[in-house]
Amino acid sequence: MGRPPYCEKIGVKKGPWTPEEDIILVSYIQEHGPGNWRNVLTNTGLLRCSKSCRLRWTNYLRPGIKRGNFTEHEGKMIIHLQALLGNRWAAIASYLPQRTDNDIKNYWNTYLKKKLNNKKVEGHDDHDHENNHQKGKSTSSSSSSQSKISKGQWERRLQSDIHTAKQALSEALSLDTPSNRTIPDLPEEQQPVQTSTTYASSAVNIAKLLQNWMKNSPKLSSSSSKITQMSLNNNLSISAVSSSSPSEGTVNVVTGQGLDSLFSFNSSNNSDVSQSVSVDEGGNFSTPENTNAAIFQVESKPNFPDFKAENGKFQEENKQNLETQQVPLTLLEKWLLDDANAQTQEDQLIGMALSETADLF
DNA sequence: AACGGAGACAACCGCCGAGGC
DNA sequence: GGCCTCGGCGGTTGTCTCCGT
Repeated sequence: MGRPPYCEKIGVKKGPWTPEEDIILVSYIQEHGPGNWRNVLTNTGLLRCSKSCRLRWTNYLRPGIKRGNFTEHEGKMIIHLQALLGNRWAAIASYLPQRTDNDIKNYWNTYLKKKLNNKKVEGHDDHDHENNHQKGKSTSSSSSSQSKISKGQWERRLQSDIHTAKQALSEALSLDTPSNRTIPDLPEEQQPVQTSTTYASSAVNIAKLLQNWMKNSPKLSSSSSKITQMSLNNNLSISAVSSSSPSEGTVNVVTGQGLDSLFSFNSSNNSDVSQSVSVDEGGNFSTPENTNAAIFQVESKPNFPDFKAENGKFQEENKQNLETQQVPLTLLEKWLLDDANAQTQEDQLIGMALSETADLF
């Protein structure tokens, strides 16, 4: 019997997700936790296949995700980890907890790989390191000659490779103190801004989703005034009100403690937070009050329920996310630096091309 | 202003391994 | 042990936006 098709259900929706679908999915995961993606379909009525739901969650909706604006530091880490691990994006992503494998993969394919290639053209490199990148398969520079060497040699070489990569990575890490994580080529105003923004972990982003949705919806712009409302588990209601001019307006976001806990909304204030964001025609946001041509409200009722008891799984993941945003990188850095210090003299470094990546930025 | 190319990114596809029956 | 389902992963594609001409 053949392998079942990717999405066996006829009528399964494909293409970009709408904010409404996002909210339904988030609502379901809030209630049941991630996993059991099959059940998402049956329980929510979403016309999406399970894989699509999982991907949407892991790559886009999951709390703690940082999107866009890769820093120099992250770029270096990705380059070094790619040299060390190959195209194992999930493994690489585990060292960059706020980034998804898809994001890293995209960044590599659209930016870093080209940068390396350009460097190669400029330079005079004939290492097989480049082949590794082009094939997108191999793990280290030495692996090309693996078949010719004995197992013991291979192991030693592998260890050496690993150490080399670790050293290079520690170099990158030590070079990039948090205050130093800028891209030299860019003018100051274009430097990536390190914000705490995480997509869909911020109510503003949910509002933005809604705004885009409204903007793209011809139905909403045609009528004089429409209200879209979604209720999530009786705790979070989202309403969108549009008038005849949806391309301009104000996004009002009101969150409470409950939403904070759900979406990791960053606010030092425990009381309800209200944010007003104006949207210009280009979809750009700014903060001052504006017309109310289009108003979106994301409200959470004060008494957010015992999220803990019902959603232990989800909460656990959130907790993990929060922890991993801090801990693993620190441990990694410590591990790398300790290890590098302990072994600085001992290895014969095999033709890793890592050194050439060090001056990429 | 219109057009085309490049870049960026979300999403899809197919393969694979793990685990349950 | 074989079959089946499910979830994870990496490669690839499609689409949108930006920018230069």
